[in-house]
Amino acid sequence: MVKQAEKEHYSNIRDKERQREKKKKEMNMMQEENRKGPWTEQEDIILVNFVHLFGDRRWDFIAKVSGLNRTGKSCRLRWVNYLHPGLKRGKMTPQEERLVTELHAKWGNRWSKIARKLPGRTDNEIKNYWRTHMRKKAQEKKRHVSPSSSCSNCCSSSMTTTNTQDVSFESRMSSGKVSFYDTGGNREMNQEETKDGYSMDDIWKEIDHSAVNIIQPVKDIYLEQSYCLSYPNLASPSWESSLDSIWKMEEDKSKMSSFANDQFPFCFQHSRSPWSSG
DNA sequence: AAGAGATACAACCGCGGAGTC
DNA sequence: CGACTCCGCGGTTGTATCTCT
Repeated sequence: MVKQAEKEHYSNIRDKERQREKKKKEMNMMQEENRKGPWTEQEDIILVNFVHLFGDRRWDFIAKVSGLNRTGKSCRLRWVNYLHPGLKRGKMTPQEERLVTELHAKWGNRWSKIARKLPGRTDNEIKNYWRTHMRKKAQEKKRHVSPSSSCSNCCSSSMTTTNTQDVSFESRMSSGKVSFYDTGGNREMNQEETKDGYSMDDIWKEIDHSAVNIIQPVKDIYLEQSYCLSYPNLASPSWESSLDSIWKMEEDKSKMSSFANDQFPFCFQHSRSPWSSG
């Protein structure tokens, strides 16, 4: 009872906040429309330079002083998912795929957490990968589950509960209550997850199970040590060893002026820059 | 060669948590 | 302690590119 009231209280506060934010947004829109959509080469250069100057923390500040006319959020996203040095690009390696499968079974859709175990990969990348990966698997599964299929055999050992789950999954999917790739996962609370008698993860585990069985399971040591070697944490990157002391406005100002003097030296050498040839 | 469908990737949005005032 | 602000996360959407027919 008390909890209910508390809940309502907080949701009221939230609503008010949202309204305020909306208003603020509208005001901003009236003043100057924030840019949206794909980033240009020029914008990238500017952003990288400003991140180099001020670190990858105060995104609102960076967004303002850079004159990019983007939101802090947008700047952060661009940096984290695209401009951050050390980002790997290209196809996931089999090891990475296996790791993602393993970790997803363990943690569910905790993409940023999973990303931390995959150096050079971002949560967004993994999320996208999983999305397409799972879509494929779901389709394959559908094919196998066709009436004539004998799948019930092949998965019998771990399928004890999944028949009903599959049904409810379908219904939830169709009712729009859950996105098709929301597996729920174990996160860190398996027990809680099954409270309502349903775990999306179970279903996908079925799918993953076969794959994991074919390929050797990844050992935790492998996860915890070997995979966390040299790359910075991309999911929540902190610029070098966090430049906390730099956060003083005075210093910012002096940086700003020296930066302005240099007028974009274009010292930016990002090996993975999409616009650098090769 | 052209169109359709599938896939991959980039980016935005809304929400909740955490820090600060 | 409450209000405010910013950041990060997960979900979703839009679009460019690839593949198949």
